[in-house]
Amino acid sequence: MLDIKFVKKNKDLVIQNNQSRGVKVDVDELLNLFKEVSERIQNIAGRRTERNKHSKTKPSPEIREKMKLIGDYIQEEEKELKKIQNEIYALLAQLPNLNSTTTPIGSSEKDNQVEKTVGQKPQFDFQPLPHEELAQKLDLIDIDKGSEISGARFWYLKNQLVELQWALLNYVFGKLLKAGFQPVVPPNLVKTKAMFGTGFFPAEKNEIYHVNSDKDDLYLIGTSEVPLVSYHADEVLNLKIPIKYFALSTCYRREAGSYGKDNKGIFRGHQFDKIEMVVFCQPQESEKNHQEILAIEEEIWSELKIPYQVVNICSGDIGFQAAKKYDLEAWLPSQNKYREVTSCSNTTDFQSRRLNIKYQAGQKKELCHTLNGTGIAIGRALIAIMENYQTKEGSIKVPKVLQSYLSFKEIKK
RNA sequence: GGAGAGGUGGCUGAGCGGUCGAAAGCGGCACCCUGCUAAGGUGUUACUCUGGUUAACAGGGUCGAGGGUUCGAAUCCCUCCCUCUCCGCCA
Repeated sequence: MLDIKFVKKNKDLVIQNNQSRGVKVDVDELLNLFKEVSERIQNIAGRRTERNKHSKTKPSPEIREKMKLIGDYIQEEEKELKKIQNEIYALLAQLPNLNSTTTPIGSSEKDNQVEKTVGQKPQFDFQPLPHEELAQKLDLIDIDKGSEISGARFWYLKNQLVELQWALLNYVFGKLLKAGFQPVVPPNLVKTKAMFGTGFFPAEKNEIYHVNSDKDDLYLIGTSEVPLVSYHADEVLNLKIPIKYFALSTCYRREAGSYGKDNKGIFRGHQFDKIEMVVFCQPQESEKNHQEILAIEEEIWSELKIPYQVVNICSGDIGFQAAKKYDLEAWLPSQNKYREVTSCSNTTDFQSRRLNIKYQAGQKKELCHTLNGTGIAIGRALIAIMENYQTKEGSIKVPKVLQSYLSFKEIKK
């Protein structure tokens, strides 16, 4: 959420920002409504001042009569005021966060900026297989059964691939603990407030599963960022030291509008497991914390020895709530491409304004900044490992950094 | 699912028709003092909206949310949400 006062003072910037993100909101309409509201508020406040004067004492019957009329008038006016304020809120809620000064401006994925490329691509003296074929041969994934039981984009992971999942989780868990993140197990179903507060509503409502909607009004999280950030809603935090959490959760996504995209294997599914990091900090520290989160992600992929590139996501591709976002894209030999495996965002005060998360700044209370980043997204990490560590014989080697968590060093028939 | 109790500032908690944006304590902030530490003293400290120069200041609103009664509501009534306790059920 943007501050309406900011919008008022920086109209052109906001309009420009909307354009850069492909968002259409009538900012003029918004500001016109805001002006009208200001006038109405002043009018009502004047009447109330009058009434309050008399309410401090025990008024005479004549004055009571007069005050009653004022009361009725105020009531009518406030109904109208409320209506307009709701319209303002609805418009304001559609405004995306402002681009950071270092966010590339662009309309789509193709304008994302590769900041650096790390690691050596594996050289194969054979045709590398896509992960779904490797998995098929080694009995690691059952996609047919997934779609039979749950539908398209669901699957079963099996055998050593599951063991590899636990190894990855343990590895990342240890690393994040060491980095000062507190482990959390959050709820995976949340109310509207959490979805709206973290910026997934209204923009991405179509992406979210609404469960048992006639009875419970709960939503399945698409990332544990939602319950983790919402955790401190309506609180005043002590942020002398940033507050850092991480959580493993299953993530649920409808993937509406991605029909036909990434249909093979487990690259894109309705359900996957992910460790997510979340940081609450003072505004002046958010850039630094963003870099730190990115550094952790890089460290993980460096240690896995999988080639990756760091991408600074452009305005048209950044999503609704982020001011700045980096993705890590890992090399997938079968696709001959780098593909997204992590994502970390600085959402500045966009979420904290909606969720009313403040910190004690001297005598004052100010909105904090929130950040989030992928610790490890299991599905895609497994894909990257399978493809980069495959052998001519069709087996998969285990990355060294994971070997101590496992009883085997290679997945083979 | 049945029966109760309750939701007040950053926290604990008093208030139960006007003198209440709200006692007290804790915490926060500033300053002082003590050789260090532990402690102590003084002051200050809710949020939000509108106007105003992101000021001073003026005014409005806010005691879970929404509605109602009243000249006037934290306080009375209704609806909803949430929390807690007991019973039942399940793990």
